[in-house]
Amino acid sequence: MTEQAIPSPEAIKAWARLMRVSRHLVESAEEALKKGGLPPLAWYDVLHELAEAGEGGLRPFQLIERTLFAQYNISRLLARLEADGLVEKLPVADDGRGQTIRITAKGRDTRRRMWSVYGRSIAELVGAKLSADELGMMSALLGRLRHPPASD
Amino acid sequence: MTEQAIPSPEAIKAWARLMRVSRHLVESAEEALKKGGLPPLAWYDVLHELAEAGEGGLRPFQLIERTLFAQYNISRLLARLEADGLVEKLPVADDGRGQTIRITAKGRDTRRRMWSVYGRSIAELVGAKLSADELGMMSALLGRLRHPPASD
DNA sequence: TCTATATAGATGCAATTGCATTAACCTGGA
DNA sequence: TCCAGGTTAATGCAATTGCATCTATATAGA
Repeated sequence: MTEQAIPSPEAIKAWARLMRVSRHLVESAEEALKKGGLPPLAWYDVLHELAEAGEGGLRPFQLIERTLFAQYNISRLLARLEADGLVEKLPVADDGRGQTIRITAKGRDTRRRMWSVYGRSIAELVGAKLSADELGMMSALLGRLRHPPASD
Repeated sequence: MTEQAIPSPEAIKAWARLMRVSRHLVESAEEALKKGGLPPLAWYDVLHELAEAGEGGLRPFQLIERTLFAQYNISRLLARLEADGLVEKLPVADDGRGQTIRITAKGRDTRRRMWSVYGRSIAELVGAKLSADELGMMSALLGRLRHPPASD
């Protein structure tokens, strides 16, 4: 468990599983959304953050911090969301460079409809496979892999 | 733990962690490779499978099964690998449509150099964070999330 | 005040991905 | 033998991503 240049067989196996399973789960969820005629997961992530932020909205750089998307990615994603009327861009009083992104009613509705599909995927793909205790164990173990062993 | 349309809080948390952590880990590993002037992870996956397959090589559709890449993705990835001289495409005796992909000496060398960086990432990002027992537990839990609760 | 540097966000361009379709070949049954 | 349907792999085109850069504004210090 000390710093090694060569990973242990256990580490390799855990890594490989993590890679495969996470890719598979993402694909499954993405597929379910597509089949429901809904936007991709990335949109959900952003709409979710904005919905939680409420009327105050969020600055793009805050979304970057929260979602792990690259700056240019957020910039373009927001442009698409705005084009679809799911978010609106407001000028910021004390910073002429910036903007505040706020979710619209349509955006909230879209998020809700996405959740009805996405949530079901989570329930089926994960909730139905492990007990609450096992899920807790899993979360705890994954939590130890975060870079800044941060919050949440 | 039964089939639910609405996921439990435990399921949601485990899912969220899995998404965030796996994305973070992939990015870290990808970044390490890039910093080492090496090709992306996807190339490693394919080179690894081909190296394991040995002289007999693999058909593209076998790579698809093993790696979870989409068909068109493999097709183009192999074209790039071939252009770089890392693999070679051989006609198949009893199937005129197909080809066998075989890793070249240069391909093996590239794979080795990638592993020296990738393996270190795995050791640091995962191996150094959890004990062997914890890694085993993690693998076991992840294993239960695979769609066909298949092998390895 | 003026300048240098930092930060927020957008964008041109190349590479990659996704989707749908296509071309080539195989297989089984009439 | 011939044809219908399936399988293997490639590809045209649109959308997205990645990279580097750019514009605009803010901030700190001379």
